[in-house]
Amino acid sequence: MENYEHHQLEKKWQQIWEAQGSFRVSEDPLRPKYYCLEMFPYPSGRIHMGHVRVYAIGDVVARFKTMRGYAVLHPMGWDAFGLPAENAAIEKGVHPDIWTRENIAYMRSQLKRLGLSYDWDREIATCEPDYYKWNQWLFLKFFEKGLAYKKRSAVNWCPSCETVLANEQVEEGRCWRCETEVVQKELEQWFFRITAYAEELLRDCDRLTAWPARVLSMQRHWIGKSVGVEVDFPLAEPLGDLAALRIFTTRQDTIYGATFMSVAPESPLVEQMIAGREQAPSVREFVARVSRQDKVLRTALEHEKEGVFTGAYAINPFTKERIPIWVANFVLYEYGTGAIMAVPAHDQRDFDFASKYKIPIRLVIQNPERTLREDHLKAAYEEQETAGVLVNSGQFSGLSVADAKARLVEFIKQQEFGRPTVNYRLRDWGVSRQRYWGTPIPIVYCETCGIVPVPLADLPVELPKDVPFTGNGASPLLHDESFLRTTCPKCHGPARRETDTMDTFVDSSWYFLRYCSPHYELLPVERAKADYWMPVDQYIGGIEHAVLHLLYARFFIKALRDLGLTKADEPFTSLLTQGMVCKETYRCETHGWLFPSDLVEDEKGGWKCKHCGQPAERGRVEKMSKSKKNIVDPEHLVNAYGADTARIFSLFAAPPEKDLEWSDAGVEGAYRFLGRVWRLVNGLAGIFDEKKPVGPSTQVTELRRLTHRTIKKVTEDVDREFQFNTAIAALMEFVNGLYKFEAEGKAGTERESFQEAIETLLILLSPFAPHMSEELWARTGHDMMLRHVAWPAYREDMIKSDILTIPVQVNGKLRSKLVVPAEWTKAQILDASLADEKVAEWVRGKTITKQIYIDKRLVNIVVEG
RNA sequence: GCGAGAGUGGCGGAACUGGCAGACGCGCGAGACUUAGGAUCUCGUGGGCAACCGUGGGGGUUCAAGUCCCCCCUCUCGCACCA
Repeated sequence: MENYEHHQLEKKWQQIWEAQGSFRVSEDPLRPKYYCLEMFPYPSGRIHMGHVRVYAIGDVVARFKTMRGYAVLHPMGWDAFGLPAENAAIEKGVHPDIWTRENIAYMRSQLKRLGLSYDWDREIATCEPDYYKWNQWLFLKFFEKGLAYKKRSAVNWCPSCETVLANEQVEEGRCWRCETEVVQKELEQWFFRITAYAEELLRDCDRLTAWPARVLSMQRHWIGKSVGVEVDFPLAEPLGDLAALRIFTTRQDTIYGATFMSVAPESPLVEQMIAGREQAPSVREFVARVSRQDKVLRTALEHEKEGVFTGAYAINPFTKERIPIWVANFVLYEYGTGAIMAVPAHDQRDFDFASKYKIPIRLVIQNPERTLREDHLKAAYEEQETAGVLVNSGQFSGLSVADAKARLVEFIKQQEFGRPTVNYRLRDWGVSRQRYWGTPIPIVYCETCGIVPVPLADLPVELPKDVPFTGNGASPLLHDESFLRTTCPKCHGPARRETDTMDTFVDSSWYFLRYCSPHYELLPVERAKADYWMPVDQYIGGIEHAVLHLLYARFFIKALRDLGLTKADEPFTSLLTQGMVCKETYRCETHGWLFPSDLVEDEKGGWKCKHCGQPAERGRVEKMSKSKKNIVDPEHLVNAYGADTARIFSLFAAPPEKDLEWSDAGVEGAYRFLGRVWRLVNGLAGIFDEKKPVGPSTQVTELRRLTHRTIKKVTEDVDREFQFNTAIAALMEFVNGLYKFEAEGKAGTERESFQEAIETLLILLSPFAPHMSEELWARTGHDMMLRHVAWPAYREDMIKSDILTIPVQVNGKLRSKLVVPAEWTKAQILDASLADEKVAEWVRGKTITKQIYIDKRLVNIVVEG
């Protein structure tokens, strides 16, 4: 028998698939559609194990759905703009365009070597003018509708990437990409008004029932809706046009307990309030000191609460008391109105602040036990759920917190003290990037006309290629006169182009729509095609995009729907967030992280550092990364074992949503399994020389039962929950069973059933290990490509067994197993149970109090004494 | 602190609505075939001599609990002064 030459065999089938255009797809009115999409990669240079995993998952789904009769859209493309290309240009002197294209070419060939079933005719790269042209088109439409606007504000600035970052792109105060600490900078920037969709984005989370709860919870939290009121506290002495201090609160029920006000240091109100007062110098000093502090540190919960009195007073509209206005470091300028009423008795932050500055604390909510004493409070009483009752609150005293909240909203409205308000944590999305390798923002600045959008007909605004990359900071676009200088589309006078480019998350916010009609020239998407394919039925990608890409894409689809480009209002019906690929790490005290090749075995079977001989400490199992030196290059894996093994390994080792720990032994196991399939089928190929199965025989045998049970198990595991690991386990059991039956000579005595079994095995295996399946399929005399073979249906009558094995328990403990004919009644089975020797032993001399019988599954005899 | 998720053999992991805990794979042990095998095949493999004990710990519900309820512990992830 020939050996399993994966190299040659995989190459052969990849060529055949390519030559035949096997994976091309078009709209088909006769079949249901299925859009299967994996997040497209950034063309960094080479694929890594994470790519292998996510694309193997997607490929199983796509191939499975195709064989189940769906028209499956399964495209691939490149998220091709971004900073690494620019850094490569600076470091290696290669133009980002060339660097990116070379990477794409190489990675495309790597993906093809994995045997992924993509319709490559639909390939897109976001750095192509015929893609980013539509980014610009969409930007202009957004601009027209007021969804894109420019404003000056404090923004997150990454000093290392030398660009602005959106709020979503800052993680623990650091840049999501390079982990450099982010600083605040005051800049004029373009924003997308994602907040216009805050309510819909939040509400529709409820409709995304096929998304992981974790992702939805993160999105809900990020949007952060809070319902409350804005209340105007009149100033005791009006200051120019400033007559009142407006605050936002969700705790209007505590308003009688407000004993001071706090304003954010950044607020322009501060200057207005202190002008000409003796407090002015100390307030200015405080504001300056706070604004110099690191924002992350300053906004950490543990950070000490500090503030300074402004000298101004406001009037509490309810109590008519004069209460002092402070500036406090913990008040956020960006949230609400940038000012709060402070209720020390019922807010811990205010409590800490009031205690520090000896501001009165007034109790206005009494706990159900009535044990709170205003002069002995050790902490704020913040409880809202229990039956607390209002006290010291005028006409509202005696009400529960919930009742008081509702009544106060009404009263505030009626008295025109303020208005009900909803606030969101979500901020508008800053999309300007001070970088070269991105989509130019299609705006010109004219001395006479101001901000002027580039006319749609003039798109694309092409990124100039011939620019120098000096690495001295600013974007090369700033110095490219031929790009910069233009004429105003309105007045034809001299004008200057916007030099900022768009956040690359704009590119990925709608690429799934472009795949529906990738070559369409009139609009970003061809409406009919988008209506056919959208929404994406199954989206697969990493959890790291839970609030980045996944939120932006949801916003985009809603905005595009409102532009009439699609009827979908959610982009992804079902979402699978696959886990990371991890591997153990090793460290040496002197040399830091160690590659496996830096390790030598010591006398005791442990590891030591090759360079210094010190013991190498086995670190934690961590996500594969270059810096931790625990990466495995998929190319080596594919060279040594083949794509089918790489796929089987990454699908079998863990369920898709969990982290997968790399294991050399696991790869060997996957390879061994494929070897078993190879030898089994090749050894039996002869049984196909004689006539094909004449059709489903009615005979039920152990062999046929195994075949049909396997169909059921694999189908359900793949279709229902994406449990590829257990699906593969079922295939392994199937193969083990076939070896056993073969050894019993059934290939001869039950030839037709064996043919059915082998054919079933190859069909079921084909989404997981397509190359080997296709090869063996051809070797067993089949002409049609597996892809066009219908996925088998199992037959219920084949699964049923005519004998049952019933476990028998005595007092809940397994004592015996009964093998009985399937048609036996409950009474017969119970009689047989009691007659069973082993059971009798446990029952003897005792009284039977109960006999539990679960149909066809279990007997439990309960005894006493 | 708030929110989400997880804890099962030596390891990765199975177990549908409560019903045989540990499928499948790795590892390990024994054997077969071999000049040889790190190839392949077969058998065994939670612990314990046993009664029994075993799904992070402690209670509970039930004929029956990995699964349901209460309390606690640990870990991972996300958000973190949002008024």
